[in-house]
Amino acid sequence: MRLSTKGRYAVTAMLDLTLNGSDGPVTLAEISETQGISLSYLEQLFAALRSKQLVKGVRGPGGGYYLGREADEISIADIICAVDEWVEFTRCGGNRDCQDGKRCLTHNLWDDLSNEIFSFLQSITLAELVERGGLKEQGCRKEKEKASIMPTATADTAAA
Amino acid sequence: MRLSTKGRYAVTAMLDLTLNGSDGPVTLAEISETQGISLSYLEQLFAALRSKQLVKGVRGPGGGYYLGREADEISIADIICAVDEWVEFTRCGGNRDCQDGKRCLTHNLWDDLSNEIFSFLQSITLAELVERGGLKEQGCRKEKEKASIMPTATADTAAA
DNA sequence: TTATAACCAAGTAAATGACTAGGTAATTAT
DNA sequence: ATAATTACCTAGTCATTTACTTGGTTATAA
Repeated sequence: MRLSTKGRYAVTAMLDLTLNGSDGPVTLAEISETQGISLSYLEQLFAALRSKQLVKGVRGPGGGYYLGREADEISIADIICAVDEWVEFTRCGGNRDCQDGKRCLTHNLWDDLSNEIFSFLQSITLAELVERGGLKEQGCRKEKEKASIMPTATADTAAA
Repeated sequence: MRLSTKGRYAVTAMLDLTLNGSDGPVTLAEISETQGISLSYLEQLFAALRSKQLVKGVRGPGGGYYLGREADEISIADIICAVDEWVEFTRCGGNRDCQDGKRCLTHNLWDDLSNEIFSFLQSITLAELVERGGLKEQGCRKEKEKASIMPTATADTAAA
C-alpha cells in the first residue's frame, strides 16, 4: 500500500466531484482553481481514474467529469489504487531465500497489516466521508476547532 | 499521512527487533541480511528511530539495538511517523484564499480521513501485530494460502 | 465554424528512495 | 595496550517519482 500526496490529490479531486457533480459535470479547470492543483497534473490523474471507470468524461463545451458510479460505490482505496498503483511488496517469492523463516515471518506480518490498511480504506466511501465529516461544520472555520481534532499528540486509542 | 516502502522497511526492521530482541540486542548487520535491506540505509532509518526513542543502540562487540520501549507501547504510526515524517498538508492557512469554502470543505474532509488513518495505525502496536498475525501460521507457507487473502486482483468487495 | 472542453504525448526540474563510500566513537575481547 | 566489533555520522550518487509545462488532437455544443 502506498499513500502519498498524489493519492491525496486524487481523493481531494474526487471529493470535489462528489460535492459539485450534482448540477452538471465538473471541469478540471474548476477543480484546478478550487483545489490548487495543476490542470495537466489533474488530467494525468483523471486518465488513471477514468481507466478504472471511477470517473466519466464528457467532452465539448459544458462538458467535464462525472463520478463513474454512485458516491457510495466508490471507496477511498479504489481511488488511491487507481493513481498510486498498489505496489505488491514483500512476497519473497514464496519459497526462495527464506532465511530460516525469519524474513517470511516479518513479511507475513507486514502483509497482514497492509491488508488491514487496505480493507480499512476500502470500507470508507466518498459518500460516507461527505456525510459524516463535511456537511455539519461546513465552510472555513477559523482554525482553533480543527486543532482539537488532530490526533497528533493524543495517545488514547488502544483498542484493536 | 504518507505511507511508502520506506515506512515498510522501518516497520519490518522493528518487527525483526520485536521478534529477536528477547535474547540480546540485534545488530543492523543481521537485520540487513535477514530482511534484505542495505546496512547503511538501515543506519539512516535507525537514526530517525533513535531520535524518537523508538530504539536504543548499544555500541561495541555484542552490541546492537533494543526496542526503546515495550512492544505494546510502540504503535505502527509511531514508526512510520519517525521515518516518513508526518507531512501536514492541506490546512490552507485557516483563513487565506478560502475559495467560497469549497477548497476548505474538501480539505477538511481529507483531514478527517487522514486523522482516521492515523488513529487506526496508532491503535496497532508491534506486540499486537506479532500476536495475531505471526505466531499461528509461522514459517514460510508455500504460496497459495496467501494469494486468497490478497485483494490485488479481486473486484468483488463493494459493500461498505 | 468556433470556442470549449476532454484527451494525449513528451519533456523537465525538484524531491525522494535506496544505496555506496568513507569515515569516527565507544566497547568488548585478546 | 591493541585489535575487532559495533553503533554512529557525513557526503555523495543514481534511479524513480512528483508535480508541472508545452503543445498538441479530438469531440461537441453554441
